[in-house]
Amino acid sequence: MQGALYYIRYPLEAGGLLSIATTRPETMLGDTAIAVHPRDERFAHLIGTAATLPLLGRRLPIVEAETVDPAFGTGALKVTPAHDPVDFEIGKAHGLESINILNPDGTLNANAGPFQGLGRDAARAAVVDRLKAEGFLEKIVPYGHSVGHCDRCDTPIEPLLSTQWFVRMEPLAHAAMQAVKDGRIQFVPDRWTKLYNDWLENIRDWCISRQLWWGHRIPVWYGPDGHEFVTRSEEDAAAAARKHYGKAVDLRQDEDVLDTWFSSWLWPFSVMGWPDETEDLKTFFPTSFLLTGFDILFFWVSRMIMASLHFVGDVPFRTVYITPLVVDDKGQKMSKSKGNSIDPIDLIAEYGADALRLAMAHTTGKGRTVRMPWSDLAEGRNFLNKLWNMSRFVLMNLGDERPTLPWRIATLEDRYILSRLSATIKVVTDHLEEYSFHLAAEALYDFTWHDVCDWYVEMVKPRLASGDPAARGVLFHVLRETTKLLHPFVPFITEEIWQVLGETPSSICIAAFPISRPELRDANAEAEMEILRNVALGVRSLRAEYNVPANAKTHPITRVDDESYLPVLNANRDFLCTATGSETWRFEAGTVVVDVPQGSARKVFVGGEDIVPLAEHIDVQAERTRLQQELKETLRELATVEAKLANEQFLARAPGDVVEKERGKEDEFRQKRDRLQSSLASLGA
RNA sequence: GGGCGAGUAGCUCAGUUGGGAGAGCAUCCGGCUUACAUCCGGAAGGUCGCAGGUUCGAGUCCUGUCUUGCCCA
Repeated sequence: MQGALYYIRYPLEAGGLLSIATTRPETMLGDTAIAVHPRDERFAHLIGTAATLPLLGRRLPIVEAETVDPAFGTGALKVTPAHDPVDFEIGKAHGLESINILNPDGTLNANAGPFQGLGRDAARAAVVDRLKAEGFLEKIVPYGHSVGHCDRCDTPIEPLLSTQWFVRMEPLAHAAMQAVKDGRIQFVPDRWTKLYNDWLENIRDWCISRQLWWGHRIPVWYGPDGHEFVTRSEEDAAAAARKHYGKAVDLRQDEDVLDTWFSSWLWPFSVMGWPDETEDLKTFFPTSFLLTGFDILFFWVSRMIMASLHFVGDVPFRTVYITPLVVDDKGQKMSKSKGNSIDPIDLIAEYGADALRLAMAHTTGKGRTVRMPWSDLAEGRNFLNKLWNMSRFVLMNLGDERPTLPWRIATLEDRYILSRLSATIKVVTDHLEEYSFHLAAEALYDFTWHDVCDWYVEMVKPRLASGDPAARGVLFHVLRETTKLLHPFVPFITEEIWQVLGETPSSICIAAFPISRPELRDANAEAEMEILRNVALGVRSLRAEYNVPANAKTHPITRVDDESYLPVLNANRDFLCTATGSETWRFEAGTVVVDVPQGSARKVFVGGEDIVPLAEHIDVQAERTRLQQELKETLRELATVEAKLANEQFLARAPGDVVEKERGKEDEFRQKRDRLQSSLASLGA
């Protein structure tokens, strides 16, 4: 805020003038003292003496206060206890009078003497004019300051001394801290515990008076002489007053209302029927889990804990999960008064409720604040489209049939997908149990899109076309289990799918969450699938690199190091051909392929290599460059590993399995190097 | 002034006791292949803010520093 510093001269009783700077010159009318820092040598001799307030002539004692900043203005502070919180504290410490110069409407009152009735701005101008005229104004300098402004109307806030009701917090805070200390309540992530404790240790009494138009009136009644009756009801107050005065009197209820949080802190038990000992209260208090944002950790969470401990004698919940806060694109907290908030309804209209929920789940790992995850929303929407289409595909193939999982799981793709499903259930369950929602969501996204849709569904298509019942059984099982796993993240679409499937129970929300079946884990199937995938990726990659037209058929040769992979490759020849636009495919095991056609491109992968005859597409020079590039990279990787293994310190100190892993890598890279070199040789390099 | 976060691919961010840098989007190339163009296939892109330290080994631990955000005073 751009404002000004006004330097006002205060005449000292001992003679001379003391200059003091202020941003609000009109408040001098309420001054009752001058304060200086106790160790400020410039003013040490003045402590205990007094000055005279210009214009009004009030006597101002000069006192000392630690809170005075010697570097601000002239180093001396005018003390206005009724209109500044810091000054109020100084006034309390020195028993100063608090002189309120403001009416509730912001105009000056009788204490302002000749300036009575003026508004703030007019008063400032008038006071400055008079000071100037009488020689008390030294100078005015421009000054940027941070006076508080009203959130709603941007008016500068004028502190005003008034009487308010407070709740003494210390005993409540102590119990609340204890509940976290002894583990009855746990914060997730744990770092919030410290903030919670810091706040409670420095707790201040809670002002519960609010000057608002509506709300619960504060339960305080005043007698004709101002005597206070704090009771539960107006009748109780009347009875208390009769007893006090010995006769019935007119009572006046305090006009202020309670802070909204004063009812909110009762929420955990008041909604259960408290103070009656209801069944709900017995059943649902305390509850296990609270999910909330850190911005109300003090306002609400800690107060719910205090109120529950005080009124019911137990904690309201066991685990408090603190989510990150979604902020706007500039990193600023959203608020209605700032106008930068986003209406979730609009997001739902554009992306759908499930996409919004999934996007939010996906953001929860991202620190304390997270920007509005726009790309996650689109990603979520696309994912749901994918899920929906996958379900359509399954239903299209099932018709009215709802097959069971076959007893014997024979094919690679079935073994693979059931193994991955089982692994995914475990991973998702583990992540959910430790509140890593984003990791659970990511694991499910990858499994559904890549494992199920990209590979399993594509591989199983021929068997579906030929009516294989085992394929239908596995496919249906995978869809049903995946749907249940996804339900917490995308409840609406999964319920819809559930209904279309006609599954029991009648709603997916009461279906049991999937349980991982370790007996379906199949490391061999996953390893074989990895090889198969590498074989396909190699050919796809070469086709793209050499711009082979989409409709042109390739005739790859694949060599694998380990002949035990040959049966799998032969069994999946048709799939590999479909997946890569190939017509024939030869598989070999061993170290070298003898009859490589002229003009073949090669792709080396872990465990083997693809050789694709591309005579009409190949550019020998380009292929040589590409292979040399890859060789260079492989040699670099090999050198790193070899250096590691040559390091005696590494061999001596690293754990055995790590060393073994490095040896395996060394082996891999050497084989890859050899293959690349022989490929280059075969190009006639 | 105190406390707590964040700085990793163009963007938004993952990366769980330290052990071969990842995703989505955007970009580039090629495809309407009978569930899906909100899609499919391929590619390119990073001295993990900076400087030290611990360690056989640091995006990951420690110290300092810069930038930025929030809370408290």
